[in-house]
Amino acid sequence: MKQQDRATHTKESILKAAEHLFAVQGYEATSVSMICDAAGVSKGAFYHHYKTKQSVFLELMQRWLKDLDEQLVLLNESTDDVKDGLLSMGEIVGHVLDVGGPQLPIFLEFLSRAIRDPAVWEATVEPFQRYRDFFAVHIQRGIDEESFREIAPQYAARVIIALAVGMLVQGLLDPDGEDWRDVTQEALQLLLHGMVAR
Amino acid sequence: MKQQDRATHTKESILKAAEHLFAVQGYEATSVSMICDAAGVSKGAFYHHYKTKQSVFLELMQRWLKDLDEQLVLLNESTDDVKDGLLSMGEIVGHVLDVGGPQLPIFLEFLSRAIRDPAVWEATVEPFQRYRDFFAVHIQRGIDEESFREIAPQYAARVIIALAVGMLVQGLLDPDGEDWRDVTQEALQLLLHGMVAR
DNA sequence: ATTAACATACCGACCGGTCGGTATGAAAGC
DNA sequence: GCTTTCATACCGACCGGTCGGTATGTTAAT
Repeated sequence: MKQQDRATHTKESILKAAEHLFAVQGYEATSVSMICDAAGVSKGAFYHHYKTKQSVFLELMQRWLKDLDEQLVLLNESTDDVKDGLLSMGEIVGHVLDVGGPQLPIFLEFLSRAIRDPAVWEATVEPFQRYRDFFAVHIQRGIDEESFREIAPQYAARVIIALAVGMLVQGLLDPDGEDWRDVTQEALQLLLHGMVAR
Repeated sequence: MKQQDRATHTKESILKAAEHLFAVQGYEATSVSMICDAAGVSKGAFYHHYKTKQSVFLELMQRWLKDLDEQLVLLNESTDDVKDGLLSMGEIVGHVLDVGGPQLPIFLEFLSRAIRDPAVWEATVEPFQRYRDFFAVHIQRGIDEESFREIAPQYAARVIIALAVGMLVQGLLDPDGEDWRDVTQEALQLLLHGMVAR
């Protein structure tokens, strides 16, 4: 095998193993040795490709956020309708729940490290603000079109973000308790009902 | 000082120190020695009063949940109106944000340990279900009174919980970005608008 | 021959928890 | 009141083991 392919494969193994372990055990409770064992790779290989344990975590997070971004762009392009644009948040939550699956708890890990580690914080909050702006713009457009009541767009955007986060957390605590995609859609419908002009 | 008072004081010091450190550093990143140092207490004293580090965490969590419960009961007794009852969730979020203050990140710690530790999970989910039922009952009452549209009460209750959790998380990530009490109230108003009968 | 890609052996710091012993106040016998 | 007896509260050295990270050697593609 070519050298570069081998290297890529090794890095991928490390990332995969780290993602799984971070999710089921948490960042601090997961040791570098564990990651190496699970990835079938030596410690030398690990530290050859990654500077620190934290850098692996950061790369994992950036991938996760990148996937989120792509979903958002995709859904943004797929519709012009204001209401559908907002409902698309439900699809994103559904996507995260599906793709994340058993690795989903890593989302909590992202959060709890974001409030402690400035580097992680920056990487987390920036996309969050972008999502918020995305929805705020949509809502403002809805108000301009007079299909929405006069509500504060930035507030309403926060509400939608809160809904998504809250659904994710509940889905995390009780994965089989409900079809969280359904509940999220229902929630967005309810919100829309509250936002449309009478 | 009496023996028991001394003991109580020591336990309180440990809990206070542990709460602070768990919040700013996380559970795993906080060592027992750190807690002892911060509490001005020896390791012997620590293990005299608590069986393990985890048992301290559990007691902390139970206190937190107890406070939440009391808030809910208080607000439940203070009004008979269905709509006010739902808006009261905003007050609870506000209360948590106020009282929690700099210790608030421990909420994330509760969550991330709840999905990994069965003992913590049980202690967390049970109150969650109670809160959900609380709101579901309120909503059902609203439907019976015909002040609410025909919506699924258990779904709507999940929505309210999601909203609260999502607001807390956002408040955690960006404490000064917004008056989260305001945003939460606004969110609940929006939701109510979507729920009331036309 | 050079170098990227690994493996192995190893480091000092620190971990949660234990243990033998001491200080202190409460209860009991006188 | 005074002392003996005892349980509780507390101390800090210490344990085996693990941590993130490094230093050095080996293999194999270029």
